[in-house]
Amino acid sequence: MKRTVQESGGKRKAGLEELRRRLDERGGHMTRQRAAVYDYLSGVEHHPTAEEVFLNVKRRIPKISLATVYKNLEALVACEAISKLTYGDGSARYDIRTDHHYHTRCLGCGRMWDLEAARGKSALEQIKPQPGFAVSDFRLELLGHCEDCRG
Amino acid sequence: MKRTVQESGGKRKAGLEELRRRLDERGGHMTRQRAAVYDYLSGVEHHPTAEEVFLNVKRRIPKISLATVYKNLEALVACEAISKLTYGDGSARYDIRTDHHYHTRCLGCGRMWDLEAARGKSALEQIKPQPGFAVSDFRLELLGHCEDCRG
DNA sequence: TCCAAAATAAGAATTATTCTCACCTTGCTC
DNA sequence: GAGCAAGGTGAGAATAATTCTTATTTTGGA
Repeated sequence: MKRTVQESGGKRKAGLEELRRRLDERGGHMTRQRAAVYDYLSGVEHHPTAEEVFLNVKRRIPKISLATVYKNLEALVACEAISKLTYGDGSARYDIRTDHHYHTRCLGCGRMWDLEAARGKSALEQIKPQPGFAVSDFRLELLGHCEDCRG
Repeated sequence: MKRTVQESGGKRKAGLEELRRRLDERGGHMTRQRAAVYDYLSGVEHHPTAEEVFLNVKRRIPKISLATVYKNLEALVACEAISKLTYGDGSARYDIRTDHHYHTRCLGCGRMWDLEAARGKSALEQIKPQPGFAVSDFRLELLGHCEDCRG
């Protein structure tokens, strides 16, 4: 499992200590399973589905159940340690980053990547909604085909 | 059931004749059920779920089955007579418009509205993905609170 | 009218996700 | 470090949205 650290700009991923603090705030506990889920997400560069997280964490904790993975992902989202990506077809994906950014999604293989928010923010701010509507957030996805799927 | 016609700009909804032509092209047939599904979508201003379409079409064709509604929605999407909106949480929604446009979604009441593509297109085209990724489409949602939900 | 391809109804099956509940851990407090 | 209450876990059942299956019916052209 490759462990690459993301670089440059924005609030990125927090360490386990920070995670524990956040869990504490909401009366949550740190468990082996929870740490493993968080750790797996910290170590991958794409945005896996719950199933993928389950299969990978299972290698470390063979008896972990899928429901536990789901509940931990939910808990991590609740304490803002990770974020849930619900656009896209099929299943939700989870992202270690909680800073504001957008995604590219390959229509061939379904994989998703990060798109730097900086690249889109000013462009998006030019877009005005109907009168009376107060925009608080943007969701943006670029769809297309990745290098591997273009052949 | 209110039947309002959308106005101004872009390729909007096609009539039943146009629909028949499009179905023909792909070897599809026009059926009473298919026409009813299309007709229902043409007559509403929001973007209903398959369930909503089913319940409403059922009033005209009591014996229609939910699977038929799903298959018809799929067929209509395939011949580009309608489009499927899969962002958002929960179930997919269907939209009579197939021209390229975006949506605003109220976080208070969940309703969705159209956002003119013209307002976003040039802004979005400034956004560049990672090298090697060929963008074929954008999906954009503005999240916030509508006039009614701001009180 | 005849026919092959396509569509339908009904319900079973699948997929992603959440719930249930008996038992086990965590993180205090003493 | 033992005791305890709140929270977490695992296994499987339950649910929700969607798709598949199959026998029967419709459609649109020859």
